[in-house]
Amino acid sequence: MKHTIRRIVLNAAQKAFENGELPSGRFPEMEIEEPRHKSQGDFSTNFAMVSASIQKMAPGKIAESIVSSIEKGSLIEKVEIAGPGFINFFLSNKAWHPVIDRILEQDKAYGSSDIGQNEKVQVEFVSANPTGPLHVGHGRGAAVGDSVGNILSFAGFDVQKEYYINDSGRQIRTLGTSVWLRLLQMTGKEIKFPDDCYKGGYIKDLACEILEKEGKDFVLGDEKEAIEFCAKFAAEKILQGIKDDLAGFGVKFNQFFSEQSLYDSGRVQKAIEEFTSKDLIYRKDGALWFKTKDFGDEKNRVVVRNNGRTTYFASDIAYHMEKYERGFQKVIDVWGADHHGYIKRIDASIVASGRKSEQFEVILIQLVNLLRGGKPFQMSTRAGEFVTLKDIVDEVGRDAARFMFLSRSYDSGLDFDLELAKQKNSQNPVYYVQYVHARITGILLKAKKENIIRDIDFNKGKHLHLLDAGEEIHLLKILSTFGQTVEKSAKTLHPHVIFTYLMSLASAFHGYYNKHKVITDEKELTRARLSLVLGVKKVIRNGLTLLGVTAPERM
RNA sequence: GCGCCUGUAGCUCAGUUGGAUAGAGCAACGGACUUCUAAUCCGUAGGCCGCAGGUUCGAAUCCUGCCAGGCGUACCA
Repeated sequence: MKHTIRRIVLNAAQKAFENGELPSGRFPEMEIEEPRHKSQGDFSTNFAMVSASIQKMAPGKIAESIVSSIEKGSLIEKVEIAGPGFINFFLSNKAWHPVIDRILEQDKAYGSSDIGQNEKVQVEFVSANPTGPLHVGHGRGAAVGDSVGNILSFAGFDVQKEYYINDSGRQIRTLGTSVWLRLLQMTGKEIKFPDDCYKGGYIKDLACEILEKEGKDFVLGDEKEAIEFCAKFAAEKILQGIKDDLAGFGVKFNQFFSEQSLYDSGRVQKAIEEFTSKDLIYRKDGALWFKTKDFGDEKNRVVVRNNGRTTYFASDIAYHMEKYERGFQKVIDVWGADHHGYIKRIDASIVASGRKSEQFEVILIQLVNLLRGGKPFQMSTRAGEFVTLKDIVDEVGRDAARFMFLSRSYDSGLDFDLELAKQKNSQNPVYYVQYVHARITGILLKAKKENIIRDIDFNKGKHLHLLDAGEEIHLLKILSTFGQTVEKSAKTLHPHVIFTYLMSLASAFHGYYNKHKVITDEKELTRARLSLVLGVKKVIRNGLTLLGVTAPERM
């Protein structure tokens, strides 16, 4: 619709130039926007204002000549000049009707686009260390990453979702030690459990499992080997648990990528050699340093410590190089906000390896504050016990949890109230939107039962011109903007834009529902309204799908 | 000290690559179920858009400087 308006304005400007009303044939970029107030029309352009300096005319005068040159088609009811030179377009009702046919025809594809041009994009998210179960923060990251992936793919990108497993290094060794020590305690040894070991109850469970499987003699074996065994066993077990929790949360990855594999294949070593030969890595105080400062970082960073061990930064460099080698034009990492200091150095390594900074983007997720009934929900990190993602999904349900995580911009901290997320009323936005889908399903079932329509998925909306109530036109307008909403969400990488859209569509529908009956004695009007609500149903479903939330037939 | 994020109604937050008169939910108050699901709707009230400058036809939005809060500033992960 916006494109149509733009074309009309440009045609009018060209015509005005040709008959001498405008001195210049140069037309600058204009905005076509949807004004807040109805009195300002359906669309508005600032063309006259941005042309003032080129035409050397007052905006009002330019607007006048444009308006007089506009070819009035059947879509436009009237055109007005207002304020400092806005040209306002008022569309006739029938301009909005075709959107219904488009929705019914495109169905699950309605709202999709090809702005991504099939560009290969990777979204890496969660990537929690396999040293413990996923917690609330991971949940927000999972919801955002998964949803961003869905949205990008709907917008025409070729998306791959990946989870990076930190299965090498100190944390895994610590994990092994933690399990080993618990195991020793279970066999009666008096041991002071160190502070820097993992204390969660799941460690004891794992120790128990090993004891059961391997028998008591296990503790008599070589300690180093035993700890390694514990580490491997625990990491695999925990990772499987993480995968299960993610599946329960409706998140599916295309690939799990192992950090250890970067060492095994020599990719890390290769990266270090490459940058050393480019003089970007140097030795100082017995350690190897990467010159990230040359690329905008505050200081240079260590890749190999003076004890010979690599830092996580080393494998992260190799990992990101490897990503681009796999053909991704763009790489998006979803991180917790506490890692933001890490962005510059990764970006530096990417630029150093010859990629553009624009090919790398980090989505920083701000903290989640867990509440219960408005009160902060204390979790004792001291004891290593915390509220897991699974706890939350079990308590409030997957849909409510995902919707809550995506309800706000990830740039802001999020208050997640468990009681509120459980409530089945207007306080809880997920039901507000899902209820629309269920209500419409009810209407369609009734229509089918009463033989008004034979098949719920009838193809063509008929008699659409009968849709002329204010609430109906309002709904049609919202339906017609779904595509641009998805585009905006894809461009800004912000899923909550979809959330906000769904809330306003749901609100418009509930208002309509309460004022008008869909199934009436007038057969043709009923058919028209049925196709309208079927359109709403499909758009609600498409939007919810992007957020990973189900669209129930009944509630 | 430096870096990132945030500051909009009593609370939680939206606010379209700068647009005209600032938006929603909750909470408060008053209404609407013999109906296709009241998990809903309608109405009322509520604002120095943190503060101060700047950029221009025009600023909640962009720039600068302050103020407040969160997070980060390791040869940790």
